[in-house]
Amino acid sequence: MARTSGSHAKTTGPRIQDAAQKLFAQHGYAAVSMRQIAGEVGVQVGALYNYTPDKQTLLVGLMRSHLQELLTASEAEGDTGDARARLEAFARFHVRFHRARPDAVFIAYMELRNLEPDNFAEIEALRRRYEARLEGILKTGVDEGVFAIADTKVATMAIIAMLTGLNTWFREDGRLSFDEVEGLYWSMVRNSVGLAA
Amino acid sequence: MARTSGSHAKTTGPRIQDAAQKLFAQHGYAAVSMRQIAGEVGVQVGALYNYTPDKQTLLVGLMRSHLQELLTASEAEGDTGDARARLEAFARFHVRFHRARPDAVFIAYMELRNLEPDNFAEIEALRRRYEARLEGILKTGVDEGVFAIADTKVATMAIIAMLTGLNTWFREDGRLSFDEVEGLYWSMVRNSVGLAA
DNA sequence: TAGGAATAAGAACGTTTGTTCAATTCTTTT
DNA sequence: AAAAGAATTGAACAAACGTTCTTATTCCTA
Repeated sequence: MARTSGSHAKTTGPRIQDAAQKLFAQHGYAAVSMRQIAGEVGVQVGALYNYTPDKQTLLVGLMRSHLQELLTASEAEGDTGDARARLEAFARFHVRFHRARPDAVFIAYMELRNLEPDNFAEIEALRRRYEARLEGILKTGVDEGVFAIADTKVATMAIIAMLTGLNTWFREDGRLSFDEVEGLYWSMVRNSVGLAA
Repeated sequence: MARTSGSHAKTTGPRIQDAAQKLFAQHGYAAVSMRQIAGEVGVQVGALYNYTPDKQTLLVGLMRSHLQELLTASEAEGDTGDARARLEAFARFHVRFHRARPDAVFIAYMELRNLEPDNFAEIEALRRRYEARLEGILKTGVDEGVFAIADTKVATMAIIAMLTGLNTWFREDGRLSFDEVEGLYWSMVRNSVGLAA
């Protein structure tokens, strides 16, 4: 007996992506089988190949759409205000955006080594475009004379690592609310570039 | 023909660990096969099982010895000086220690999800002991009234993420020497806790 | 220098892997 | 109501997986 529960073309595609994202984040790309993904969706393994040519494409698709979304959302924030205001906006945006997508963030940072060279280059380019946005803000602040930063490239990497690291420990039911933590992280970023409270 | 090149019990064990460390860091635990490890060592796959009961034990062993080494080395640094001096010592020690072992660091952070529950608990406990050392320093600084930190737990996680992130981008043949970068990172840590230059 | 222990080889095991494909069923259009 | 197209099943494929085991070789001790 084939097709026990009907056809769901409109929903199966996204459900496969959701399942893959969840499982890749939980166990890692290499440790997840196509059959596990199919099982999570409630479908047989063969059906997956109506939606992706192979497993690697599934991974790249997740990473690309995450980073493009990040970039688009970041650019939509606009570049208004002075350097301090823009840095605060960037920091708060970054932690909020990442908090809302822990699985996608995790995959985008952890599965780079499982990408084939061409795919790796594409994803890395997107990431660098995002990092360049922060560096632009830092340069502005240095030019304005309000940031005390010896090297904007190093500061960019340090700040992004600090902010992204939040995802590794924050829990919604923890001691602090997210708004509190967001404020604390902004304080540390502010301090780190030499701004006064 | 068995044993083409003699027996090397004294060296094979460590060579297996080295190969596993290198390959796990490069491709991920799940993506590396026992045959790949054997190939790297120059031995057949069956020989591996004279040195480890299974693949998981190989992983746990690498993580445990890395974290124990980290903890031992950190404790050996001693707790002399005021809070500022201790923080500087911690920051500089952290980046130097991590720089020297990029593969071990990578594995210890990325392969946690591939650990079976008991192993995970053991490794996590070691990591927390290390984090507690930094938090102790931050608490001291707050008590002494020299650090401007609203929450020492959050600051601990933020600082460690920032420092460890250095490993993701630093290259020995890059624009800056390691000593320069170490100094820059210390500056940012110093700033982030509200210390003046 | 003999003999037991240690070490490695190489084949074999039962599973599981990613992917393909014909057959079947459902949905949509006419 | 029938035909066309889309979606899914379920079986099949070769290759690769972790692990075990027997056999062969070398090392170390007495």
